[in-house]
Amino acid sequence: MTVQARGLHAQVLHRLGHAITAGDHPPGSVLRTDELAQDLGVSRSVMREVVRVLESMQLVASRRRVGVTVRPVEEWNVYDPQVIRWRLAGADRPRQLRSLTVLRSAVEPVAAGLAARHASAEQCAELTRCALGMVATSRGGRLDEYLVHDVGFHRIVLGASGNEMFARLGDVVAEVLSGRTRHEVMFEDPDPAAVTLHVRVAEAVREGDAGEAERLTREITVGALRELDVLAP
Amino acid sequence: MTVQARGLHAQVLHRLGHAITAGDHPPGSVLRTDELAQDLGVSRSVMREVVRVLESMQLVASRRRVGVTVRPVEEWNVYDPQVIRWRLAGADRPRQLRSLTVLRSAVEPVAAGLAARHASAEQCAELTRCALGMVATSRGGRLDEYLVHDVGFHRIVLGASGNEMFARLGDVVAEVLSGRTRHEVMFEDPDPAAVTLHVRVAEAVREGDAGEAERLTREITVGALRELDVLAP
DNA sequence: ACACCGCAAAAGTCAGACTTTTTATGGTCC
DNA sequence: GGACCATAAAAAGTCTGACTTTTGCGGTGT
Repeated sequence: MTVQARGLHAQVLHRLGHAITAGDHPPGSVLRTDELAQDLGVSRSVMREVVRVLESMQLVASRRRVGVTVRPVEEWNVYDPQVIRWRLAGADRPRQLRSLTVLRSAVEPVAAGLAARHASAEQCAELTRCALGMVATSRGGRLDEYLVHDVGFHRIVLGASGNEMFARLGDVVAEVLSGRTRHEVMFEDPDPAAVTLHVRVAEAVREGDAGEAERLTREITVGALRELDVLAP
Repeated sequence: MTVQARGLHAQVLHRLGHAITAGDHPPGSVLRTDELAQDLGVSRSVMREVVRVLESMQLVASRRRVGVTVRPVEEWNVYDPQVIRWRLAGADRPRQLRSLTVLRSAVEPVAAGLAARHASAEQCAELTRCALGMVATSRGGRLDEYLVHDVGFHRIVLGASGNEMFARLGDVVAEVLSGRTRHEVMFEDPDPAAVTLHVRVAEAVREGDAGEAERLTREITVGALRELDVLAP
């Protein structure tokens, strides 16, 4: 799918991280650095660096005389973008997608409210442009173009909130939205009501109406949750 | 302050990570692995592993022929617990504290609403116990004991939400709350109104009243935000 | 001004030796 | 038989030195 022609370290990290988050090596499994290095055909230096990174993601714990133990899921750094990507690409994609959507439903409305207070003129303009772009591409199966505007819209709202932690969720939201277009059932054009809501959010932010922006965004995220309930059991 | 007698790697990681998040080595600075190793008196192996971890936190980027470049703050993995701890211990503690409190104000109400739907009998009991513990220790300068119950309360709400990403914020909230007791102005006993709110949230969750649990928790977080506005400019 | 080439700097990779911690084993003594 | 201690072994941790690969930069030539 994606080109992973980067260095050895990145390749091995990706491979092991993906394997662990996918459930091979279930929690409690014990791996040995040397053995892994040999199996994957890399030097111990590389493998050690990989293990250290996985350790910082709380995916594994390394202990002397024992080895590298896979930690239980509850202890993973589930906010690490890399971990999120692995999980979205693996078996518990549905679970991860739901977690993220619930998170969105909590964060985005508040972010929109803050954006209404803090957004610069430039950000307002960009937001409106995205909303109009969504309208323009909402019919006729132009899903890819629609997605670009949709992602841009949410990214700007999160950024304009002025909260760095909200802003950093932009990538995650992008991942969720594009995932919906690519993997999930998205044959038809997007829901017209949702499109309208986006336009109205842009208006509310432009007018500095925090309450309205928050309320409308909450409607959007409720819609996203409902959509998820329809697709997943 | 804390005992950091662990391995060399952990010590060096802590030192460098702390320095970077504190603003020594401002974004754009270029470091060289070998030089760092020599300066800190460790081998290149250790330093390389440290750099790899910092790289996975998006604090730095390592490029051949250039060196290790410190990335701009907007690109850091601000959800990494380690990064959060460093920043809370450094110069932009106020900024970080505000980000986290705003995040709480978004997440906790939604989490409480979900907890009202999903909490087990056991979790309800534990929640009530914490709330009562808060009441019992809310007067007479028993701040440390109060803190334990306060942290427990919020941790349980986040955990009972059934959302793994919410649950993982338990540590962060604990950090914020205990920071408030330790560093910030907290001479007096906690606000009685806040204590009452916690008790009522526990009741709402027990009764499965999601709307009420969310509303009451929102009041709590609004209070936390207001408190922050009073203390910080 | 521009394209090309080669040098050198820095990260990346590998291999091997040695140290330290921790667990398990096994033996001794009560 | 059980508790306790010494010993050995296993695995991670650390150090060192050599080699490879990429890439920015300066120089050269047209």
